[in-house]
Amino acid sequence: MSHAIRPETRRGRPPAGQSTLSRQAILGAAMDVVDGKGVEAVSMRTVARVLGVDPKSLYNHVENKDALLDGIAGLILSRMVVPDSCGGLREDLTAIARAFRGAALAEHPRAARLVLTRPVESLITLEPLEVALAAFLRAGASPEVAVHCLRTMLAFITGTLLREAEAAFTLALSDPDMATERQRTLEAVELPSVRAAAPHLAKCDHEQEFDFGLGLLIDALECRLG
Amino acid sequence: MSHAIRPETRRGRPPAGQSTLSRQAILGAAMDVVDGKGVEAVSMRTVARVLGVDPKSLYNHVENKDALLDGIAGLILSRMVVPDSCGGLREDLTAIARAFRGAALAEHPRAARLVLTRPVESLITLEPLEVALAAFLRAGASPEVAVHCLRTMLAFITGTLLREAEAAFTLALSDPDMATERQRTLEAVELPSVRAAAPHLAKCDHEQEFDFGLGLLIDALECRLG
DNA sequence: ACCTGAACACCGTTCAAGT
DNA sequence: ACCTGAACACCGTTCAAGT
Repeated sequence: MSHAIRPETRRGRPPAGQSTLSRQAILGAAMDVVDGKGVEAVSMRTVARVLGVDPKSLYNHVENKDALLDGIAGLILSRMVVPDSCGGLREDLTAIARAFRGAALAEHPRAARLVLTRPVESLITLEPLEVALAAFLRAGASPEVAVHCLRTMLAFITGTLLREAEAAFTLALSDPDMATERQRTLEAVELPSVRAAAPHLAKCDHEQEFDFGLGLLIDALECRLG
Repeated sequence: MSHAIRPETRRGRPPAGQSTLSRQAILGAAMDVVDGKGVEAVSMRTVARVLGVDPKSLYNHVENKDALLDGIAGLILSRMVVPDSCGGLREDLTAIARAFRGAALAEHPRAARLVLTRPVESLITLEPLEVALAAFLRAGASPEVAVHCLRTMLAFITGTLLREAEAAFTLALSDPDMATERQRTLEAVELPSVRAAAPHLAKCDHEQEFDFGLGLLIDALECRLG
């Protein structure tokens, strides 16, 4: 994951076979920046600095900054390991959902926003979709309904992971002290249901929420399809 | 929605009562920029230009750019009209979901990304949450389960609207010509389920997807609670 | 084919000096 | 209390000139 720093700047075409610069190297360096300092720290200049290269050189391999960001998102998704189908709708969907969560969040937590928030180069990610669609079809869905089911699942997962990445609306706070303070605030409010739910609103076990929602959704799908 | 342009720059404290600058005016101007040119066009400088003011003056009323962006998101959410509860779980949840969709997407489409993607100043948005929580409690949920249900709903809505705002992964393309081209591509792929579903994957009726997912989710909730 | 110097038109933000 | 000039440390990107 570390990338060599060039000892000195040099002008003109690099000696044959020595060009360290490539789209792949650039994406790797960009991933390093994301993992180390977050997405906001990614700039053509910081990425070039990691590689020991002039920022403008990047434009020989990457269209622009937006394409670079898309490239990172694509790279992460392409590393998603799709588990083999094992027959049951519930098992298959759970496995895919967890695989997606692993790729988008566990491996590169600081890149989650990027993966979830950018329309990614599509063909990279077809295999996971295939497995999910196959599961729906096998459960008796028409192709049209299977796509609806897929999109519902995907929306839920996206929203949940975005919350987990602290990039979406929540009342919950991850810091325990602030969470209890938040609870006090919510208990002092005039809205009765909010007040009753205050302890649960103030904190959030992401793992548990993920499982709850997923279970609920799969129940509904099984019910509608079978 | 239009904001006066100051005829000339002027230094020092403004004549009493004439200060046009205020947090509210700044947020209004920022909303104009978002609506007119998109979120990416928002900068301290562009917002100041709309107001005919020096960019640095904004810092007297707004902590920094991030706070400004959060302010916009909060403003939009605060304008969400919460429908009165009318008893049924299905009706109430549908109404709230549609209200959220209206506020986050219909009113200011170019700001959707902002609303969906930023942890918003919380107390603004408590009323809608109250209505939803009340519905879950009335349907027999414990406070803990009610919060789980709420979060599942919210995640689904967030993910769906993000897709609709073209800020999340889809295979579908809104341009009809590109959509049919995409369909051809998907039909040429080696994955059988993807191929079977190609026509439906290539396009997306957002309204319909929203209703499908919402219906599915509410089915599951009714089933689990009742 | 690939790199860089010079250059352009932008950013957010601080702080001291003005009224 | 509120505004701005001067200033700083950043951005993304183009293009022509180099090898």
